[in-house]
Amino acid sequence: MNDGELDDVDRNILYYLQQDARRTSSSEIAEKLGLSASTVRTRINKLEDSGVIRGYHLDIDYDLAGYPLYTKIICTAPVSERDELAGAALKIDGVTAVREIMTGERNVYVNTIGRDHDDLNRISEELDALGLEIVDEQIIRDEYVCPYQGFLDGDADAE
Amino acid sequence: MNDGELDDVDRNILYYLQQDARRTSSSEIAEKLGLSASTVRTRINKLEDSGVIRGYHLDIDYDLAGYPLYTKIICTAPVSERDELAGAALKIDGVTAVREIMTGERNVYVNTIGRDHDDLNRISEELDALGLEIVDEQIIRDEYVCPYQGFLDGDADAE
DNA sequence: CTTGAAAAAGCGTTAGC
DNA sequence: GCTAACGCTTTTTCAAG
Repeated sequence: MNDGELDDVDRNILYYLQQDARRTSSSEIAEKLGLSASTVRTRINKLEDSGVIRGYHLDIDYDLAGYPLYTKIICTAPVSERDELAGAALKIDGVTAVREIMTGERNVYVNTIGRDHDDLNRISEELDALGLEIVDEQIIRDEYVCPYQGFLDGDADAE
Repeated sequence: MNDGELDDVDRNILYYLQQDARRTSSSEIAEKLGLSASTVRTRINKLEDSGVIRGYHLDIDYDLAGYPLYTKIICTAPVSERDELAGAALKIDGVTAVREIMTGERNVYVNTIGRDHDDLNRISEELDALGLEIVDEQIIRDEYVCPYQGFLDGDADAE
């Protein structure tokens, strides 16, 4: 699909988009990198087409949004069914992310949001009904998602 | 800051922005909800100001981007230092997310990306140096981040 | 919350270095 | 691969109802 290698310009573009993917325009990035807007636009399109950029999403404060209960449910799935079960879990209302772990008993992590304990109980039941054995359930106190990745540091071509 | 309650219009806006936060314009959402573009823009501004929308971020395929090693490092921190240590961990190159758990021994989860094992080793060492005791380290096989949350289902005002 | 205008900024394409 | 310029489309901002 592409040569698979990102150069400094690509990394810088990812860096700036990571900061504010909605309001940062191509021309704005171009100005900061000392390139033309066309170039940046072409690069972004390539990053999207090649699949490096999978999408642009919201970072929501679920607490303020009315879903104050944020948990991580740790499950066990047979390796043979792990992929399938993980996919099914993602479709449950209130599930925000699913991660599959390579090895071990705790091999599926499910992140959830809820308005109250009824929501959480329902999610637990649905996971159980799917065949995911719940090993542990933890209430998340706080979550920091990094809008900045060091590897994508932005000063290669930058002034 | 606000009354804290989101109505159906707000939830619909969040839903549509969640799909494609960069390319979905206010007018596009307005059309789908049968409202004017101005109204939608005002709502979005309010959601940003009130903090419900914390930001707009990229969903990057780190594998394609050249960082094929994706891990979850589970740590223990004394409750009194947990906040501080979690904040410090977020600044390490390669750390993409940090989650604080309310209770238990495994109370800080650190997600990381890396090009090779040297990156991972360095991150582990830096976490250790901070004072975070590493309890477990797991290689993530696959991650699904949900671009759609059931609670934010979009058909209240929609046609 | 809506409308409607002007102003501004975006994008894709083209041609050329 | 980058730049620059064209034209087109879209968004934004502002006023007013």
